[in-house]
Amino acid sequence: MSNAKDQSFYSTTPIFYVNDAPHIGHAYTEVATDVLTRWHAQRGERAFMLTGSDEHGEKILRTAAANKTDPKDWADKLVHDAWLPLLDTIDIRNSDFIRTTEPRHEKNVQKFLQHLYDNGFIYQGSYEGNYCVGCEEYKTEADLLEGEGAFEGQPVCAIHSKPVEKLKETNYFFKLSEFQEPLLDLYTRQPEFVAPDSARNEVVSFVRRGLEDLSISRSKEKFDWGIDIPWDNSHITYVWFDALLNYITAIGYGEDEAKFQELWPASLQVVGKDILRFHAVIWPAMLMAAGLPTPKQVFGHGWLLVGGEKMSKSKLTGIAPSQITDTFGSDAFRYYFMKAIAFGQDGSFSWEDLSARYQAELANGFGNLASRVLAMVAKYFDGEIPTPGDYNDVDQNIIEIARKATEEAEAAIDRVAIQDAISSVWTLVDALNNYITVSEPWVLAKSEETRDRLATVLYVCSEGLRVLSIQLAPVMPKATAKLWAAVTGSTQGSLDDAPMESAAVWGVLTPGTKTSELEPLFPRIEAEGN
RNA sequence: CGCGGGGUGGAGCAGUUCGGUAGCUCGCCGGGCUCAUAACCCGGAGGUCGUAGGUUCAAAUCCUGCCUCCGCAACCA
Repeated sequence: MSNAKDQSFYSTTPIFYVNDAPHIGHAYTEVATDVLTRWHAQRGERAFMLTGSDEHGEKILRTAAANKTDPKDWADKLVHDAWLPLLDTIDIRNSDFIRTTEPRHEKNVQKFLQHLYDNGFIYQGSYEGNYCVGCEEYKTEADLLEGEGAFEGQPVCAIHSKPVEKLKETNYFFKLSEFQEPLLDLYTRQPEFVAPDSARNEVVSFVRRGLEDLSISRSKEKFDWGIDIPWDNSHITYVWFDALLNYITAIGYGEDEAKFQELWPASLQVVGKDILRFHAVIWPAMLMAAGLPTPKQVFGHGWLLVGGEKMSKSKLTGIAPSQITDTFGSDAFRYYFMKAIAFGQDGSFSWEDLSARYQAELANGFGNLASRVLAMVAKYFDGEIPTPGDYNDVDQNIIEIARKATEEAEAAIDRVAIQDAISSVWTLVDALNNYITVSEPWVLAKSEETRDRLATVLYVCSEGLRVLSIQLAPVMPKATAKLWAAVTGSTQGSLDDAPMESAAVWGVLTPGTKTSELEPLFPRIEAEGN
């Protein structure tokens, strides 16, 4: 994947529903997408990452009302006070942030709807359902319980325990049912469209059971916080239909054809497994109906478990990302969740594990390695990168490990196996620590006769640090930037511009380069961790 | 018979697709080293892979039953 300069890599995250407060689950999705996107950027591809906020819908209208404000003000407040700061907290380098209340979105959602309507994919129909007045929404059969006492024999709402009403409402429907075969065909022809395999299996079996048409409008009689149906302003667009379109309105659908053509179809759309069906079934069907290409891959990741259970607000197990970054920093946050959890599977979070990994892997492993190497270069060579002599087998072994680490990490990224990529890189961290012990530079430093050997050993170590900076830059941008600056003496340009392929090239550092001092990258954290 | 994912040394996980020495990180025990953030390196103890049966020369890995935990149906990536 080295000749990728002219490729573009467009990635998306789900957009935040502004009703919620950020927790580490949201941050997890963002970090994973950001790491993958930065990695592709490091390869030299044109990488574009989109995130944003979902601001329409009845729930937001109600929350705003409960807070005695209007929905737009409420959304503004949450976006600025909660969601944008979250991106900063975890060091996300998104290319754009779309809000579904922006004109560029609303206008082009209408354009999309009109297009589908004109082509016969949307029709007017009536929806009949069980409406719960208490919840102000329709309930499916599964939401209902058998009534008891006075309501014996009647279906009642599981939440309010009161009978539901049969209501009929005129709505617009999207002909989702027509896309069962095309979707199954897509899953077959493009097996990687839904990943990982567990997610794919679930989606395929869901679609095989058959699809029903989807109601995509709501009458304004119920609530009116949404995008008007262009041909009938007594209805607004169903919030999911509106929200999914952010992935194309943000990159110019309907108004900037050149940009749209360059970025669409998306390379990778990362979602939590709970909203996989929207992204792997409804979304591609919408695109097919509009005659647009479908994304290359939709990846459904797992849940973060706390105490063995899914994090939840009601159980108060939601953790704010800043609780972690305040103590450990954004790099450690990013590293921890990417390394400790297999991307695509559920994973446990615990303060003990976070703390242990921080100490062992970041402070003692990587951070201390950087520290000991730079200290020796400073102590034995006045801070100048020494000139290496001939490489022996032990040196060659390190060079080979560095090359292989890059190769394997690159392959892992192509499989969207972030944890494997980091593990591959870590083979070099471990190998270098071992190399130092075996080579005993402090012994070599005691005699002039072994000075050449000392120079070679420290050159190999320094090159190792240079390689690690590049390999780990997508995961830990802050620490690697510091390390890069220290070890290259800022003579090699910015780390952002160092191509990933240069991590597989040996001997880039110029002997005589003046290194600079490096503060501990991951200082030990005393006692308490929470 | 609602759907799906799990049960592997003290903890967290990999391995199960294409059956054949049970691997990793942390922790624990012992040793080495001193350049470094009391960090680094080496060695060791500890599991027979939820359970009952089946297939096989051989099963954590395939098949069947059972037990059990978790998620979706109710805010939430």
